[in-house]
Amino acid sequence: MSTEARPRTQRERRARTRAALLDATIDCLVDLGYSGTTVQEICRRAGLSRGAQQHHFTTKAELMAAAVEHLAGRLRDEVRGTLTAPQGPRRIGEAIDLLWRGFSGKLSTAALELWVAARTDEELRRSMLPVDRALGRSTLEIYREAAGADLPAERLETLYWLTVNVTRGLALDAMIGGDPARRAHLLDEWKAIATSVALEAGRPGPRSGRPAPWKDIPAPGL
Amino acid sequence: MSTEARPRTQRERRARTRAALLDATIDCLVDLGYSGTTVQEICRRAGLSRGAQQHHFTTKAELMAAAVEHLAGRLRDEVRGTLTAPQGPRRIGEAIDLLWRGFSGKLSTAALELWVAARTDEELRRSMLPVDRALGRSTLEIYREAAGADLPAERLETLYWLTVNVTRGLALDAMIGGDPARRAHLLDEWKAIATSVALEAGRPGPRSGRPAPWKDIPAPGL
DNA sequence: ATACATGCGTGCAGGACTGCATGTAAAGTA
DNA sequence: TACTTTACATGCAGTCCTGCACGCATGTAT
Repeated sequence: MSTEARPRTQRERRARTRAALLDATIDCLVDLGYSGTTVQEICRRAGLSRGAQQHHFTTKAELMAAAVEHLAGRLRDEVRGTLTAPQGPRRIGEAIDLLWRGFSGKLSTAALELWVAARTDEELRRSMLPVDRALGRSTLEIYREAAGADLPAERLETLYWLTVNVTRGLALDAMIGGDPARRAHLLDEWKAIATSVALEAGRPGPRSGRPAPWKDIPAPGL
Repeated sequence: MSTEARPRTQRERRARTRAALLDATIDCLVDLGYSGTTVQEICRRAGLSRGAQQHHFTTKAELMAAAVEHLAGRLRDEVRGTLTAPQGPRRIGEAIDLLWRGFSGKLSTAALELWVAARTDEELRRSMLPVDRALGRSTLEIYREAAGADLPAERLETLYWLTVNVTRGLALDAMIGGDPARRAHLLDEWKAIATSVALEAGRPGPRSGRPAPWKDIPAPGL
């Protein structure tokens, strides 16, 4: 029997229960959607009582806010975990695959539910914005390191955000029940396009001089 | 006083009430989100009673299903309405702008709410899938006509769906509260990329031979 | 060992929403 | 004009969810 069999110290108990609640929250979001997610069900899945939940997170909104950070952390781990620093000629395609995998899993589904809910929930949105922003930044950072000096920073950012948005759209399509084959095809096409764009170092911008680079990167997250 | 001041015939009354309810439903989806949308509020906004609603749509699910079709119709009108058949060298950029405008308005926001809700609501999803599929097809058709024979059909479809997905992602970003300047920048970049892709008639595919074209186009809609 | 703090369970009240049953007025029909 | 159908309103019941108060047990400090 491991030393983790049953938490004896308060700190351990606290951490375990909180984690159980937050994981259950994410599960609920994935399985039932935001509107179907109720504290009752969360507690049921976590194997805890309403009282326990209320002890740790007084209100439902508080629980959701905490779930946001928990989710961001797990997403970050997922991205970092799958990043195998692809190098070589096909590295861009691999990077896109990576982003796609990261943004089409269960965690991202939960994030989507939260974001859509946050649209009409001021409090939730305030909780999510900074967390999501930080996640976006750190993810971009990972790719920036992986790219090294091969790619101008600006070009990389453009491709990164375009890819993020394409994958977001494809993730939605997958949610909806779109054709997987079509998604795969589009992803392949996008890889080819992104690769060729990345390689054309001197490609002209939208019109003549390219617009000023945009600072202050906001939310990806999904 | 127009002849429409107060509907006298039953058929008219019916059509008016139904339209009022469905429009109110869409308004609610935009303002309150799916989880915040309640039949009570819908009736309040429509200026009708619960009884009236129930007379036309027995259950809430039925009302939502009808709202889906209503929404699709309005979206289709919107797309058709703004389509001014842009021709000339910059037509691709204009077309992308069009798609973006169509997919980032209020109606699309409502559609997004419905789609996200449909993910965990089998019944709603069954209602939405065919409607959305038809909408996607007809929209693509519009662009196919606009493009004429200038662009290979396959290339057009790829660009169309990629654009749809990019705009979907950007629409999400807008919802969330992302930076408008960044979205504008990304849209410009995408226009440039799409244009260059469209013009390079002989650009190689993902690898050597391009994959078989994918049939059976499913859902865009958002 | 005693007193306090923390983690957690149970029961209840208030509120909200959906669905139904009943009633009334207006439109259509013979 | 008398009768039927349709459109719409009102009231009520059942259900579900959230938040709170209280009670018990287990850690923790002195």
